[in-house]
Amino acid sequence: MTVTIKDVAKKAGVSPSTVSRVLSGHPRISLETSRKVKVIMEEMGYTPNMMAKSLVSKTTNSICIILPKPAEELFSNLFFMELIRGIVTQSSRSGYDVLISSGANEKEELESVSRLLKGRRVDGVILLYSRKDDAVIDFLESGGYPFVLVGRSDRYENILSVDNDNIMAAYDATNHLISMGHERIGFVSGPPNLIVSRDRLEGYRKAMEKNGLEMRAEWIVEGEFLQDSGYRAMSFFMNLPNRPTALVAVDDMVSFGVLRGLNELKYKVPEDLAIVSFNNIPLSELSSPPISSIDIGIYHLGYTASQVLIQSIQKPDNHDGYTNRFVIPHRLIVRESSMYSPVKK
Amino acid sequence: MTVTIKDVAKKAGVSPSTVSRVLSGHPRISLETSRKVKVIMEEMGYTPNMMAKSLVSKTTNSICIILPKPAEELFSNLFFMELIRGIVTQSSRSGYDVLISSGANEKEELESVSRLLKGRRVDGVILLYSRKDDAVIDFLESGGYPFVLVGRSDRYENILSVDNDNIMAAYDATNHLISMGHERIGFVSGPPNLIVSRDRLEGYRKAMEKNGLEMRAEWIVEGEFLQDSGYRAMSFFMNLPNRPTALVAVDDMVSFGVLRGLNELKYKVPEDLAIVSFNNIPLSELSSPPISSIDIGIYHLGYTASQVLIQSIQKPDNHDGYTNRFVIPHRLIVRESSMYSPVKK
DNA sequence: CCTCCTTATGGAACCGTTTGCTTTACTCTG
DNA sequence: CAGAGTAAAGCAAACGGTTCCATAAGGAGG
Repeated sequence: MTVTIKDVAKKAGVSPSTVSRVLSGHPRISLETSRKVKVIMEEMGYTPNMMAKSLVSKTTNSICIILPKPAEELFSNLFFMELIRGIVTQSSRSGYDVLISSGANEKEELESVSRLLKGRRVDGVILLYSRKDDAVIDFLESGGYPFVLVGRSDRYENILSVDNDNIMAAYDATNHLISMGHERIGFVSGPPNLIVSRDRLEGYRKAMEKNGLEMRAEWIVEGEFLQDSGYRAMSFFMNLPNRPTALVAVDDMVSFGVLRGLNELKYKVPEDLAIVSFNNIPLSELSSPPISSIDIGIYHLGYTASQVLIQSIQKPDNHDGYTNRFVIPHRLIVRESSMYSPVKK
Repeated sequence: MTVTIKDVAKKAGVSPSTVSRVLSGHPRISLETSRKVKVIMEEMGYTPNMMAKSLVSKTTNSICIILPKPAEELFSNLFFMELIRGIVTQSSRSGYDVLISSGANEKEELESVSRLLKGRRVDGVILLYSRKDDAVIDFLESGGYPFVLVGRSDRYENILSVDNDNIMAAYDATNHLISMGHERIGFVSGPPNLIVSRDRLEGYRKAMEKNGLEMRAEWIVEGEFLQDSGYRAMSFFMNLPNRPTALVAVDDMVSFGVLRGLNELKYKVPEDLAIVSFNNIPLSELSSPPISSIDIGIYHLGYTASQVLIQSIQKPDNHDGYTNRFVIPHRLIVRESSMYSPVKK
C-alpha cells in the first residue's frame, strides 16, 4: 500500500497536521520534530498525493498546451516540438507539469479545455495559434482563466501573448539585402489571413519605402508556407522582364522551393538571386547553399510563454494592464544565400 | 463559485449520491430522476472535479510521456512530434489526458517519474527511447507501474513495447535494390550501440546472404543519423575500386548527405548510385531526386503505444505474458532514387 | 505566585467525489 | 393479508491532504 501522511505521523508519534506542516515548511515547527519527521518520511518512501493536495488547495500545478489540429507540415512539426521543449523546460523549473491536449475540431477543443479548466485539472492554458476568431479564447476570457497566446491576435488586444516582432524582423531581413546592394527585391508571402504573413509583408514594405526603393506589385507573390509556393514564385520572378536580384520569403520551406527551381534552371544562388527567409529551421544551414534566415527563437518563445502564464497564475492581480504582449527577439543569420552584392548598372 | 455535486443535489432535491450515480450511469436510478438531475446539471453548468474523483478512485485518467533530453536533431524533433500526435490522438479517444515530462538528466527524469506515479498524478508512462540500461525502467518495473516502451530493449525481455521490425525493414529495403538488379550494395549504419542500427544492419546482411551476394566489410560504414555521415560514406564508397551501385542508409538524413556529395561530384542518382533509406521524413519526397524510404509509421507507433498502455492500465491482469512486443508494419516507398536497374556486365 | 504570552503540537472540519450499507416504499406470492 | 423480495434513493464513511482553532507547556512580567 501507499504510505500516507497518517502513516508517517503514526510512526513519528506526531499528528498528521504536524507532518503536513513539516512538509510545507511551517515556521512554528521545532527543528527537532522537523528532522525526525523528515527522516521517517525518507525511510518510509513517502510521496505526497497530488490529488489530495489539489483537492484542498484548488490548484494543480499544471498547465495545458492546446495543440492545433492539422499541422501536418514539416515546419509546423518542428515549430511545435521546439515550442513544447521550451514550455516543458521552463514549466518543470517552476514546478509545473504540462498537459498536451488537442481536438479534432474547434468544438472538441473547446470541450476539452473546458473540462480541464472547470474540472480543475490544470491551472492555465497556452494557446499555440492565433486564429482570428476563437471560441476557446472567448471561453477563457469570460471564465477569467489564466492563459497566454503564442502568436498575435489583433481582435483581442489586452490578452497575454508572446510573439516576435515580425514587422521588425522582415524589416531587418529586407534591409540586409538592401545593404548588400540589392534594389529590386521580391517578396513571397504566406496566406493573407495569417497575421504573420501580413506583418512580414509590412516589414518588407517599410524597409523598401524607407530606402526609397521602387515597389512593384508584381514583385509580391502570395503563397503558402510550402516548397511549392517557392517553386512557383521563382519561375514567376525569373520570367519578369526586369527581375528581382533578391527575395525575401516568409518561410524557409518556401526558400527550398525557390532553390530547387533555380537549381533546375541552372541559376546560381546567390549570384542570380539572393535569398533570405524566416524561421531558421535546422535544414536552412544544410541546404546548398545554406540559406540566410531570421531566427525567431522558437524555444525562447515557448519558454517565455510558460513563464508568463505561470506568473499570471500565481499572482493574477499583478497584471499591470500594459505589458501584456511579450516580444521575443529575432536575429538574422547570414549564410551563403545572401552573401553577394549585385553589380550596379 | 464552482458548482459541486452537492449544489446540484440540493437544487434537484436528491442526495449527492444520487447525482453521482446519475453521472456514472448506475442501473438503479429511475429514468425520471436521471432526467431531472441531468437537466439541472446542464442548467447549473456542472463539471465534475477531477481531483476529487481521482482521490477516491485512485485513478487519474492520464498518462505521461517521458521525452528524452537532448534530441536537438532534425529527425528527433520530427519523430517525437509525430509520435506525440499519435499518442495524444489515441489517448484523447480513450478519454485520457497526456502529460509531457522531461528532465535535464537521468536523475531528474527518475525523480519526475517517481513523483508523478507515486504522487498519483498519472496512471502510466510511455518511454520514448531505448537506452540500454535505465534507472527509470528499473523503477517502473519494480514498482509494478504500467508502462510501455517505444523502441526495443534487449535487456528487458518481458516488458511492453511498441516497435518496428527493423530487421525485416532493412531486409525489404535491401531486397528491393537486389530485385532491381543491384549486386554490390553498401550499407551506412548508425551508432553501433543503438539497437536500431544493429537490427537494420542485420536485415541488410540477411538479404545479401539469402541472395548469395558477396558482402565486403568495406561496403559497411558506421556513422551517425546525420548528413555528415552520409557525405563521408559517399566519398569513401565512390573511391572504392569496385564500388557499390546502390546503398542502404539507416536514416534519411544520411541519404541527404550522400545526395549532396554525389551532386558536388556530378554523379547521378540513381544511375551512378541508387539509394534507399529509413524513416521517410517529409523531406524525402522533396529532395531531388526524391528518396526511396522505408516508412516506419511513426504516428501509428505512438497511437499503438497509447492503446497498449491504456489497455494495460485498465486490465493489468489481461497481460498474457506472450504478446508484449507490438510490431508496427513498415512499408517501402519507392521513389526516383532507386528506380534504375544497373547494366549487367 | 499567578496571569498572560508565546511556541509547538493536536483535533477536527473540510475539499468534492464514490460506494457499501441502510432505509423506504412498493409489488408479488402463497 | 403477512412476509419476502426488489427497486430507488439516502446516509455516512472513506480518499489524503490542509488549516483554523484549541490546548499544553514553559517563560516572562508584575
